[in-house]
Amino acid sequence: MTEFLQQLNEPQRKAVTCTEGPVMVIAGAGSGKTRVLTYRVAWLLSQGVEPFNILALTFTNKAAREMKERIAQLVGASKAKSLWMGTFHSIFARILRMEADKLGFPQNFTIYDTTDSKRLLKGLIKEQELDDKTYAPGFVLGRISNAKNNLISAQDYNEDFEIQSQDQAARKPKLGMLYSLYQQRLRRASAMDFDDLLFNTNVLLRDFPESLYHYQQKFRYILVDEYQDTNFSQYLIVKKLAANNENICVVGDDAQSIYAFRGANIQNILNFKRDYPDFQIFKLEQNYRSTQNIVNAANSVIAHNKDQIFKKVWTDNHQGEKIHIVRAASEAEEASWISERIFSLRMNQQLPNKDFAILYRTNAQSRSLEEALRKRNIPYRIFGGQSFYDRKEVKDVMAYFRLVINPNDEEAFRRVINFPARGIGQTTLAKMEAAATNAGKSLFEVAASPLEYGIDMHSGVRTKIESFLVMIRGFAAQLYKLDAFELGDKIIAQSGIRKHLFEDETPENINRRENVEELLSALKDFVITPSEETGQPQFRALDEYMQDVALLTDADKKDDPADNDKVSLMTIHAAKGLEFPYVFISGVEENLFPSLLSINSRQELEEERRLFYVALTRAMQQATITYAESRFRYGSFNFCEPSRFIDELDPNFIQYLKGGPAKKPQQQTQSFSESRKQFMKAVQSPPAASHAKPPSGSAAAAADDFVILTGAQLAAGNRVQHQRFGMGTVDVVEGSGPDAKATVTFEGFGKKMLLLKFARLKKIN
DNA sequence: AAAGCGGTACTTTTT
DNA sequence: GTACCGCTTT
Repeated sequence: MTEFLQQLNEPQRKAVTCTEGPVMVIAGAGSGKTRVLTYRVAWLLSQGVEPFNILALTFTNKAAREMKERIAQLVGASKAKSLWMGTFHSIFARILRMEADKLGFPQNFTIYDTTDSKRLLKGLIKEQELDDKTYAPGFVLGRISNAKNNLISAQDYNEDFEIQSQDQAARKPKLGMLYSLYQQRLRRASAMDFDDLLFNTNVLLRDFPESLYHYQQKFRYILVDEYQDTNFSQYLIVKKLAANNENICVVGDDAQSIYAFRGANIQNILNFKRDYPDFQIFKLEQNYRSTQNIVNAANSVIAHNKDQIFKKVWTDNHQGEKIHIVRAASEAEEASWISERIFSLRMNQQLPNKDFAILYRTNAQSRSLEEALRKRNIPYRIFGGQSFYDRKEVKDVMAYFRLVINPNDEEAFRRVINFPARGIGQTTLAKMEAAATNAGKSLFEVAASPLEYGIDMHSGVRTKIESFLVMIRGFAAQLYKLDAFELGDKIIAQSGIRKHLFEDETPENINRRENVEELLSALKDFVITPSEETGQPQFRALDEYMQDVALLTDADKKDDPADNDKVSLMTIHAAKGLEFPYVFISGVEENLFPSLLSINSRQELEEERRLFYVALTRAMQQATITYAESRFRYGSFNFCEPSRFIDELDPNFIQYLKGGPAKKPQQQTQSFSESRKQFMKAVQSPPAASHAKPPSGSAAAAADDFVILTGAQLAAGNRVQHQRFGMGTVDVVEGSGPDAKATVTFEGFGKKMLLLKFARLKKIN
């Protein structure tokens, strides 16, 4: 039973068997972290700890599922199934459903996803007649999210002098009011957003000592994976739950912290040391995953970060090949080079497709890669991107489900009241919303008795609303009479969605139909899955299915094991925790990776660097870095330069495979970023001619003459010079500010449309 | 009230 | 390139 301990090295074994008291494991990339976590759980079980006394919190659903599977292999499926293992959000959503009445929520509360939250905020901003640029919904939501993650309630927010003066200074004094209104509306809709799941768990543990005591007793052993990615709210939940037994084990790697943008707080590692002064720390520094070249190259990059916990990741593995660096002229060339390379490696070495992964910074980059792979008939699978659950048709169907389960769910109501079109338009909806806000009731209640709430509308409209409500109530009455699949199918039929999707045969519509059918087959799957406890088939209702579907992402859909020999395409964020023999990191260009939005602060830049570190350390055999000198972005063509991260790699571990090192001296990268910064600061005024450092070489001297011009500085007929295209004449200047474009006819290159915020031109007088 | 049009703004990463 | 807004027309 415990012979698996033999497979561990010394620090790993200690991290597994030191079960009592606080433990921190600092686990370098590829150091067997997952193995330690799974073995630790298995070890606890072998020591007689009951599975339902173990709480293991992971960062993604996928990580939880995989860990559960591995534990099941060690200790058997029945034990593994009773473990409390999942993401913070899913575990505490489950607990909040059980305890909902304490917090004044119904047990069937809805979980709003980011789209719902933004829509709600957008409505509020409009209602309050605020400018939706000063108060961009995404920004406001970010602000609220940040507050919640730091356990600042709407009331706290409005009463905090410092926050208020900060908002005043930013000329956004209404943020606090929006926060309050947003919370009111969530409550009216019986809904929680993602951050509320954690916030309200904290409220539960703070205000209900008997609940706190209950869960402290229940969760005798607590494990937290990816500790560096937890935020303050999560930290505090863990701290409270562990307060009694202090059998807490956190595992993390500061070098792989890539979620600070979402409130993750490396500070939590320091908090841990403060909270549990007698903690034990184990450092896993031996990398079993990658070659020496990969480990060393990754170390050389991360060394540029100032914020670090000291550790020395090393490996016994063979040296391997150097990191390959490839320059391509365009993103299309980059993509075809990668797919050619995969094709030949696969052929020459008889490798399966699944040995390859292509990583990128942003989802938008997947398109050209997909095209290139398709062209060569290389099967691939995209992880992430637009989630299945984010598709419009899927959301529409799920909005019906949500409304049936929770009639107060306002975002769902809004979505489907007139979909498929049934003659209830904006005017009517606006009347109902005004009345609902006045009366403090949900839309559904107001719609049910319009006269009572003083809404005047035509009798025809009233009849339509009435029959919509009758339909929804009818579905609701069958929630526990029909199983999830039967009811789902009935809803799709009776709501008119199915008819709507069969109205025409456009490819999009066919695709939508397939997606809806896929949702139905997921429901079918759900109802035929036997009970975990008894193994017997059981009745499963739609609300049970919907419970945590809001917390699922595409990555959580189980894949078909018979059909998974595919090249993986995903963002680096999505690749965290995974490994592949051959990894291609594409689009390693300045302003893309690191992202343009991050280059102004050291903290953000360091996060990008950690991201690059994560990307490199996914590779077992070989990592290849590619960049393109030009790329389509925002629908227009622009030029790119290799990322600073390439320069930061120790030259001993890299090799230029195609194209050779960048021709331009590094100096120029800097002057470009400088001028860009200048540009961002003052869009209207041209950058000062003398801001750049004195050029060191003649190439740089020439390059410095090319500057970013504003639309106002150019007019039709002007002669300009471009570094690559040479001399040309401006045909027309369109747009203004950051969108200004110029069409220029170059001698020898023809007509080019240039986005002025990217193009560097020299104006010839 | 619905559908069709043109203009605009937005594009980082995820539970 | 695309999603979404607000306008216009039917």
